[in-house]
Amino acid sequence: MAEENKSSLDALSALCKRRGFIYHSSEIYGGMPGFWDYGPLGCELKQNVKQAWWQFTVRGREDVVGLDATIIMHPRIWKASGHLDTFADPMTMCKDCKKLMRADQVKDIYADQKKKPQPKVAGAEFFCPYCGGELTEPKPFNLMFKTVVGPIDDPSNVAYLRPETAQAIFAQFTNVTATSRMAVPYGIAQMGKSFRNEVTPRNYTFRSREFEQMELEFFIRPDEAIELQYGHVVTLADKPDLNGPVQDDWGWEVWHKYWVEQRKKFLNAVGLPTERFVEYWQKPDELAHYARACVDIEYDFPFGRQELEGIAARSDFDLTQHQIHSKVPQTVFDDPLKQACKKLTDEQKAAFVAKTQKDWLDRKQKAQSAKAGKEIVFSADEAAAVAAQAKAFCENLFDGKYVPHVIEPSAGVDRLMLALLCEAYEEQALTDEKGKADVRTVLHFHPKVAPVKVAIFPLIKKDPDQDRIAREIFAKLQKKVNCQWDVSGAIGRRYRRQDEAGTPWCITVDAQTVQDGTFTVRERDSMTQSRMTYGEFLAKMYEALEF
RNA sequence: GCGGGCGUAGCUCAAUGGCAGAGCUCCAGCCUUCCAAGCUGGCUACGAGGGUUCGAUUCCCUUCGCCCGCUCCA
Repeated sequence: MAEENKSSLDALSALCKRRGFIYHSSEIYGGMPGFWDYGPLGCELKQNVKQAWWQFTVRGREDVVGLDATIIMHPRIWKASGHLDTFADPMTMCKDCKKLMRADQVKDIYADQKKKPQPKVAGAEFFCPYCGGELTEPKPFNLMFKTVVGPIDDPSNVAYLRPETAQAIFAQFTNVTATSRMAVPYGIAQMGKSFRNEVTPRNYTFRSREFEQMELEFFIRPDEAIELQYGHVVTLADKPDLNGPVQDDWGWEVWHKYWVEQRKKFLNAVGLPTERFVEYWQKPDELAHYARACVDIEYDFPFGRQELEGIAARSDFDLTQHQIHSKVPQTVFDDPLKQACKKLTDEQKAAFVAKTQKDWLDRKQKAQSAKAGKEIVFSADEAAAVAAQAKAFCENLFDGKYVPHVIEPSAGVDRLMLALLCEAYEEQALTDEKGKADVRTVLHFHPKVAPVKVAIFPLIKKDPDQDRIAREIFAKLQKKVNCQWDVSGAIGRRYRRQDEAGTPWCITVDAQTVQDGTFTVRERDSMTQSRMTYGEFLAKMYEALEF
């Protein structure tokens, strides 16, 4: 099974090269590991995937706007986001077993081991947790690509290529809020390149060093604000209708689940059926410290089940970090909230503060306990600090001010493309009327993402009428969708060529077309043919392309 | 970075210390051509460098690259 899967990825990557979907970057110079180029068909596929995402996430909604930020940004952004610290892991390697690991995790790995190896060098404190061997000096390995901005190559001019697009959205949050006529809850979406200096790029295009992301930061009110305004917060226990319009009294849990469902709808719409991916809810001890929940949508790639996209509930962590580091308030003003709070008595407010203080303390202790794997109780000082934070937060809320929380659906364009290619790829065993066996290689792309929508052929290229009429159809369709023209070889060969490109329809102009204008439309998946007029074909095509 | 495997045409594979071949693909043309299978012609390769040798794709050395493995989460 693993062998079969491996060979199917080999066959797929061979097809991708042969037909011009994916090439190795800089191939004539030997290639660059972890970098891939998209050829003529690949770049069309990519455009279509991105366009579908943008339509579904931004243009098709009234509560999401777009952003297109630079790849190089102020380096302090990465300090605030934590990437400068957490992405700069000191790495060490065992001189004996050659295992590579993070130096700061050596003790944890050792603690997790059932068989605890003894250090091979007597008395050594820093040794390989797997075999006891000697470890190399830890060397910092920063996953961010460094560059220099300006004419002087000096440490003060160091900048980084962004490791994710999300931070630009946070960094421009106040500008977008001020200029877009949007109010929380609303989202900012961005597509673009990101860069990570991966230790080991592998699995074809799956883990690349330069890749493209499609990210949405959907900003929501904190649950406490909803509680104050509506007297309740809708949670999943209330079984809200996630397919209908969004509701003002949804809490973060509902928004998070809502976006999980939206992402699944999108994947369905571009050709990944629900049964082909799995939804993995991260367990409390797997969550990043700031995350309240995170769902991975995973796909069974030939090399194993791997993450396609993630939908994280990140609380107010990111905006708060930028507020601290930039000293620019990231709060929004929510007038309905302020008006609602005006009606509260001092006793009601005090009770709300007390309740919030208790909730925060419970939640933080629970989160840390889950991480540590044992019951953690805060000291009196720690508890007092949490209480003070909660009180300040509540007082801001009473003034209608808060830092929005965020739900982050984050997808990889290249990963989705790879999944769509794997999903679409099929080698069909056929038998013709004469009983001869034949293999047809076909990419069953959804028409929305298919790089070429229609191919047009004159049945007999020497026939001037057929050639002329076919060219007229080609010219007309070219103004609407991506088309191909092919007169080379026998008609069956032309069909098979289009099958490998994943073209959903082929139009063949024959002698009858010259008489009555109808032509043969051949369907990629069923290989069936039917005669229709140009108008009938257009209607059929548009129906399949519509979202 | 370390270990293992592999480098001959776009792909799959030959052969050889003395002119590097085939099949498929691709391109041009022929054939009144609706599912790759006819005919003619064409393009394209010994990863790179050095050594031994009259002569190296072949033998030796070095180097480069690719694939797989080392808890990187788009």
